Amino acid sequence: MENLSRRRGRPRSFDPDAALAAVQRHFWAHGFAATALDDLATATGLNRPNLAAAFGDKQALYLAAMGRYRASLQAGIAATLAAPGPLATRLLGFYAAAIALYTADAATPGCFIVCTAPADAPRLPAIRAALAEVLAEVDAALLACFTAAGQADAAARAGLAGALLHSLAVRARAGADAASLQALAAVGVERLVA
Amino acid sequence: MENLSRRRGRPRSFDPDAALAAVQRHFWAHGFAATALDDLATATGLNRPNLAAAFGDKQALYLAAMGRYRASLQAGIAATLAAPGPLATRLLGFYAAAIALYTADAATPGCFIVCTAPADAPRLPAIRAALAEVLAEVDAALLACFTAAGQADAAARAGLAGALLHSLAVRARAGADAASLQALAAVGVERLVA
DNA sequence: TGCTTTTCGTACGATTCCGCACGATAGTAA
DNA sequence: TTACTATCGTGCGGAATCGTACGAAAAGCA
Repeated sequence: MENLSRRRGRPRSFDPDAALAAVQRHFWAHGFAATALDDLATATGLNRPNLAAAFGDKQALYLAAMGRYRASLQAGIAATLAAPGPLATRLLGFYAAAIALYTADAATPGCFIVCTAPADAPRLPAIRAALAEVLAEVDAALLACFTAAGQADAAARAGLAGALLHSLAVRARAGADAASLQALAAVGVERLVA
Repeated sequence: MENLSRRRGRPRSFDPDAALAAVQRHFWAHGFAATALDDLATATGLNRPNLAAAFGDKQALYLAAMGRYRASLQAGIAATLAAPGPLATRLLGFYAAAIALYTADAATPGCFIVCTAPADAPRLPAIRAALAEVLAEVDAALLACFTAAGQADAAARAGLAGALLHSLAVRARAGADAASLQALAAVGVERLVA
């Protein structure tokens, strides 16, 4: 907790968050099991023992990248779902932001969590638990959104709104373009708020 | 094409479809990248060179298992969506069958394709193309279902119905029980046919 | 009874991956 | 200046993975 006072010993020669961003990008593109620690070392610019000393083993590295993605997800939720305006507008803004994220970089299509965590979820309980937490988190945010808007069957609508997000993630991963995803989101919102 | 006349040479000592079923189960549980050919060899009971001679390399093995899953998927579609009865009943039967498949074995939760193919889709174009084909196939079956039922906005409803299926697959992978998935499917169908 | 064809199973070499040990380096504290 | 601490980077040994070559086995064909 003494980040201000310079710590003893040799200081870090790299930015931990920048390194974690490179780790996240590589996991996002290649998944968990297909990435070797050597890949992460070259992606971050530092070497393997250093990477292990800073973050831990591969699973800890993945969970840290997942936490980073999760923070940006919460920021996106706060900027769209929690913004003022009518419910349909907020939902459309939320899905538009997600689609932009899913199609921005051709190397990392779709959602980092929805598209990479399920593959290793049965084998690694920590990843499965983190996946379940994120899904519940998004559901809770959507539930709060529908509840605050005074919608009937808020829980059911929130579940379907989350389902639409999951599908956008998978479809983007399969190569769907932003326009078709946007069209799907539009009709989905139209039916969700009816 | 001469399956009836016994082929020359030494006959196979294993059932190819049974071996492929074991391969499918292992890929389903562990994903593509996390499975080694040794794992598939022990799972099928035969050894690596034999496995490679029969099916090819790991990617060919995965695509073959995906084709097998796809065939059962089409059979499930034919048995539920194409069955007689009102639209809501058929949709509920379709989702009930999917949920049963997703939660039957604790070792293989969720959908084999939706939960394992996206992780390696950006890296392996063949897997990505196969994933896109399956998604389009399900969308087409749902579209035909809504169109034949005379529903307005059939394309939009079909897209949302596919989205619900994708979400059920991911949620099951995260550990959701059959009852909660069934509840989500029920409210989803209610809103899809409205 | 040989000859051909296809499959089976063991074995080997090459590559990749991972954990860890070791000394070197760059700071702080006395 | 000297001691201490934490990071950096190279390097090594073991394990795992993959492809393939080679002989043995089991069938059909002449």
